[in-house]
Amino acid sequence: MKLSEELQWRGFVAEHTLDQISDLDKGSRNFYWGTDPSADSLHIGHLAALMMCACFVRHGYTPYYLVGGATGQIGDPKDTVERDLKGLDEIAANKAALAKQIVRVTHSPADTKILDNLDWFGEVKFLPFLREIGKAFSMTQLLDRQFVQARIGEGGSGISYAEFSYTLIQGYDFLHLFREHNVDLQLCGADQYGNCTSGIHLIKRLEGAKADAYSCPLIIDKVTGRKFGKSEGNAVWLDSTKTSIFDFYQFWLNQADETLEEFFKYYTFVTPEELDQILTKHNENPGARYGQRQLAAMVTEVVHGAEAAKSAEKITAILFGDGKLSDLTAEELDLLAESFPTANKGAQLLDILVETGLASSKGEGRKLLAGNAISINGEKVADDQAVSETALIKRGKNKFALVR
RNA sequence: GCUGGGAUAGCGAAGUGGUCAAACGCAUCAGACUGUAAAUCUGCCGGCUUCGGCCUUCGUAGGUUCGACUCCUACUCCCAGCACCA
Repeated sequence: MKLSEELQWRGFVAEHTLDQISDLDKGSRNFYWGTDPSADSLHIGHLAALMMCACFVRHGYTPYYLVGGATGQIGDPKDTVERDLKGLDEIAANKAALAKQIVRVTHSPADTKILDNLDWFGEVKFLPFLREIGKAFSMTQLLDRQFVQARIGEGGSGISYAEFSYTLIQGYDFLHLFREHNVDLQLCGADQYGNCTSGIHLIKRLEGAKADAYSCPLIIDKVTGRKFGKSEGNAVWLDSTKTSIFDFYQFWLNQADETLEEFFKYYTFVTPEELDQILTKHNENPGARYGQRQLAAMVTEVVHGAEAAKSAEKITAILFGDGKLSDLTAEELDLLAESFPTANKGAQLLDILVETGLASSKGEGRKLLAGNAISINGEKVADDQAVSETALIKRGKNKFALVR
């Protein structure tokens, strides 16, 4: 498949500035994709964009990944409210964490360029910036942008000059990368497309050259209608200390049938033929959740590696299979202990729930007990009690802790 | 700058001196049912708790009052209209 064909097949097409998508097949280019260090981990919203980047890389494009140490100090305006400024220390820590994840998830060679716009923006002086960059933008254009309208319109929450100016900084990044690294294509999620066009505008205005932007759609959960992203409060993180590998695997395993095809295309490297086979097999008996199992295994492998994916699979088999905890080998117990918080036996159940994070307080633990949500080794329990045996504590459907 | 309206829990939105940790809807969480799905129904839904209570919240800071989400003052921010600018 050509790049343009693959992008269309996978659904990585939203808006772009190309005359036609097939222009992408003409030859390799240098592109960049950037994100701000507004959290200490990427989430699966970013992952889709990175999978799109990987697509370009497979077809010979050269990636430049940018973690925005400068843009992160301002914050990309949301269409609802002004962001709180992050501390500089926090930004620096987040930056380091994200850079590592990008290299790992995209399976990039060690020499892949991870750039930080603070490296060039830190030196930029205000007046020269206004004279060169500020002059290139018309106020009408800036005010026309959708989120600006949302923020300053009726019912809006207002917007500060700092956030309002964000797009100029990001536009400057593109210009800088164009000048220094011959980058003439920016990839982004659909929500960033407006910021990309600022860069294109600058490059045209100041360099007289044509650069392009290419965006992929925001990933929407078809069933709930909500987007995958940390702002939505339903983030699935790529950092295993924030979303454990088991939880990550479970997230994909729990997907609805209707979303399978879409997620295979976005989040795995399957070919059309392979996907066809998987879906055929899945549809023979949807209840067996074959498709979900494949999806979970593949995506977990992309993000956390083959070994981690195998462990998650194995744990799932243990927990949701017929096996009893008493039948588990020492080795399997060790595997569980690696994946779940553990507590020492002999303690009271309520304390264990709090210690392992299954409940945030004893009060919540009591409510869960009263609500029939807690089980020990598969037996529902309604009262606090001492747990003296090796046991698997379960809260709800798939939150676990081990007592040993 | 002037005048008027507004700011309530994750979101939306009631509440105009005590019965307010705050109606209702959505979301989250949990239960039943299921395919670890969806839909539906049910419960919970500020924090902690030895379940007796305790603590913190209705933009921010003060004040009046036995008592304030409710009244007063100042401030911050938002919206609308007018004025200014053009």
